[in-house]
Amino acid sequence: MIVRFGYVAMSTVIKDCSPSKTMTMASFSKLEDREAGLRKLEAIAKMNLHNTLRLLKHNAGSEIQVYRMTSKLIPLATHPELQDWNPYAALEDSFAEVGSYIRKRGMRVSFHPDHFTVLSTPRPEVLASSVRDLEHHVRMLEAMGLPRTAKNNIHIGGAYGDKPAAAERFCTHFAALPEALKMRMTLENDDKTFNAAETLEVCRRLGLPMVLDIHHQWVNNEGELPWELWPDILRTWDSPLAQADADPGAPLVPKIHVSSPRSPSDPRSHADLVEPAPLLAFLKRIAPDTPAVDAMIEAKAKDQALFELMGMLRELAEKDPEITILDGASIRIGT
DNA sequence: ACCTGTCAAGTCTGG
DNA sequence: CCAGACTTGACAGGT
Repeated sequence: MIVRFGYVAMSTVIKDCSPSKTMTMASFSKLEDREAGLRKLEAIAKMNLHNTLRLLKHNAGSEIQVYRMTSKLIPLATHPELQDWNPYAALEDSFAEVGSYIRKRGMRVSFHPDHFTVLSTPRPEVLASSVRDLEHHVRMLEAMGLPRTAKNNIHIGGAYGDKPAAAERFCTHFAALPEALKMRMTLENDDKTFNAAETLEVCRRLGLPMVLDIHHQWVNNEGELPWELWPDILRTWDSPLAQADADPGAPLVPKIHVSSPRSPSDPRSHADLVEPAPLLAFLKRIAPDTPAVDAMIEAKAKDQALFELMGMLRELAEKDPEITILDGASIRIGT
């Protein structure tokens, strides 16, 4: 089994390279000239895309093929007071440049719209802004010219005191989404509400691929071990919605999220680095039936944590014939 | 240069 | 019914 590692949003190694610079609504409102303010927002977005490209080049230099882009590329993009503003035209070239770099290198990128995107909500205004946020993310992926294998990963959302009803509402709301949004979505188990088994059930019902977060599964489960759910999770990546459009017969490589608990007293928070042992235990369990998996490192130290993990794996590989280091950011488990 | 309160957004808990 | 927690990088305004 080939395992490729990636990281999220920003680098702690490359300095002055934030892809999520922003402007608050408070300071935007203070500007006399609204049009000049909008041009300023577009300039910030251009800088964010430029820094995203710098990060991708840094990734290429370290053979990192998997990366999650920040949702904050365009500041205030979906703010209710700026709905008449269309930032995409001014950013066409910047998005195209980032997208062509990704395509040329065959990188796998994604977005993770944050927890304000809640399709399980009973409130119409929250649903409307969630759909608007998803449309914004899809529009960015399309502006980059990325195939539908570039996904938006979200959680199911709140339970509102009745989890089955909330799951039902999620499914109803999902069914009403435009096709372009449906085929760009993955669902991830969360650490408090919808656990891995419950998320899997919704994924199977809707034909959506499931991203398993093994840290969330550890702190929110029904007594199952993570690899016990894996055969069914793996199958969700065969669904028609998950297929690669370049090669419709080829299933998309499944993705997992990896992080370690900050401390025994604070088990839900993410630690700076990743403990290799629990990760390896999981990977060895799934390796016999899984040709490849992409593992997104969600540690506070970001890419630094990825580099440290590779260092630890390199040492372990010397004594463990089941581990082979393939390059700067990928390994093979088993044969 | 460094520190602290705040930020557009949702949900849950406790009072 | 409402305030605060949750969580996070970065702004904004202060020292």
